[in-house]
Amino acid sequence: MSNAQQAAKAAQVRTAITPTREDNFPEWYQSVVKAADMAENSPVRGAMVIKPYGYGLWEQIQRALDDKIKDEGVQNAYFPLLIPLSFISREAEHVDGFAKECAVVTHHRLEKGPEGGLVPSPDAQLEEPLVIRPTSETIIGDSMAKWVQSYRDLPLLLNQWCNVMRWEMRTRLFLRTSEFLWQEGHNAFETAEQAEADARKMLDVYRSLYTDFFAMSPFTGEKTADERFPGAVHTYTIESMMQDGKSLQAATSHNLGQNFAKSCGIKFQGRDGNEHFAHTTSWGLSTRSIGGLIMTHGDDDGLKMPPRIAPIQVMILPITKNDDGAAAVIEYAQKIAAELKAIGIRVSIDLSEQRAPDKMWSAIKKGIPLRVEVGGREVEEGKLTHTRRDLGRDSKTSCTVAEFVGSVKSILDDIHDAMFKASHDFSRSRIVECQTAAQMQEYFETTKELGFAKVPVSLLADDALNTYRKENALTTRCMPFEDEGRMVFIGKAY
RNA sequence: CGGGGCGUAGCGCAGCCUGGUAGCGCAACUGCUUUGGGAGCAGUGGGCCGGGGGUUCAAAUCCUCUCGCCCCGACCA
Repeated sequence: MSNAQQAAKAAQVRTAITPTREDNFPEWYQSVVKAADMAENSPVRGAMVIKPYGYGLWEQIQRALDDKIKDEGVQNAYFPLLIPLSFISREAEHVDGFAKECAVVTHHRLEKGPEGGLVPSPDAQLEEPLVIRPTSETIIGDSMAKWVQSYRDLPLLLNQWCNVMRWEMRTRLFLRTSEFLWQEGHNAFETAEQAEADARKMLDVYRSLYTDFFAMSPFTGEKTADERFPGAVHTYTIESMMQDGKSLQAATSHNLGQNFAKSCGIKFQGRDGNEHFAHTTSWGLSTRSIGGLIMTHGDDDGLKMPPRIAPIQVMILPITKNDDGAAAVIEYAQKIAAELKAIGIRVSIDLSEQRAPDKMWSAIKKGIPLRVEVGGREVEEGKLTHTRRDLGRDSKTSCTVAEFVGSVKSILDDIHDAMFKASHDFSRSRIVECQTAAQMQEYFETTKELGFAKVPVSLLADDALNTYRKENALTTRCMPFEDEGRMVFIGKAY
């Protein structure tokens, strides 16, 4: 085949998403979110509407993570959205970190304005402004101070699922929105060692969530001082490499030492009879994780849902014609759905009036892990046809319903394993170890496949390297645990 | 908040330079034929051309202000 013919053939391959990842990764991302019907922009700048399919994914994430959190002995609770301004001011570094992105509530009543419409009533100004929580360390610390009297009250392990608000300059669906959903855990301990161990343990909970449910293979490590959470002693992070080679901070866990205990007054009478400040941790994972999932697993035909958190694991597509067979096909599909549901599979039937190919592409764009097609012939034979999203049409297989019901779980596991392996192999293939600043610079200037440079931590003292980093938006992502703090990843980030 | 780009039908775009009553593709709706990897024919509906103010007999088009979106930075999960 000539080059011209090859080009012509390539042009004929129609991808469901335009542009492709290679053509324009950021726009590809936006298109996938839209095509999969996950979320859209709202009338409120920087805030998003999460549509049912996107929220369904968040519910699966919540379920998986909530189970893991509770397995660690943490209890769920709920603290207020509004935080007194004075609380936020309590921890000095915390103030510096969050002050510039806080939304503030100053009034409690509206009235008719001079030009019609409603305005905040000047007579209804709050004595103390209230801050919409950017995070809840201070208000939870306030409660903890009341609840902790004795070392016997420790550890105190709390989590809340909620929304928070940070007034961001630049927002992107899921990856950064001014309001987002997350869980924030807040634990208090008697000793520094316990808090340190807890911060590390909760990070490992996130790591396992990503590997076991998201089919992602992120890096774990400690943040350098400049990337640390405001007010933390140590910040640990899940860094995941996206398909464009950029890093996404996918969850964090902080050892807050006694900083917040001191500013919030979390103190207790110890075994020695003396008064001590508690040692606290906080740890969070947000709807941003959904953006990471999309940029890790998506392809040019849309999303690929990891089976264990896919809101719909199996989509049944009845292939009906305009004849009397349609009712039988739908009934057959419903019977299969019931059998799958009985063994714990999240299954849905596409009963829309779309034509078969359109239903198929809709399922592909949404990343449904397994598609099942049933038509008239198969009703007769007691069979079905199934296709894996990750492998595409080549994986199309015909079998009996009984065979499928018996093997569907292992097929979903196979999909998970394949997706995990792809994510793992990709991210590891894009780590380049550099021993000098010159090597690192050479790497970033010549690579066509962006990734992380792994350099000795000692190089962070190199002024030239830091200038280069700053000029090129290269940040320290983490000091991976696997190198025991001797090395640091440097790369671009979301 | 800086630099760049863009706002015209649900989505994607043309028209703007050189003012003259709004167009294309897809989607939607109706009918018939179709239906296992993106169907065909025929017909129909849908737009304060992002918003305000100007210039003009006349503005999607020119001027001005504003709002929003996207990208690259700064800031951050």
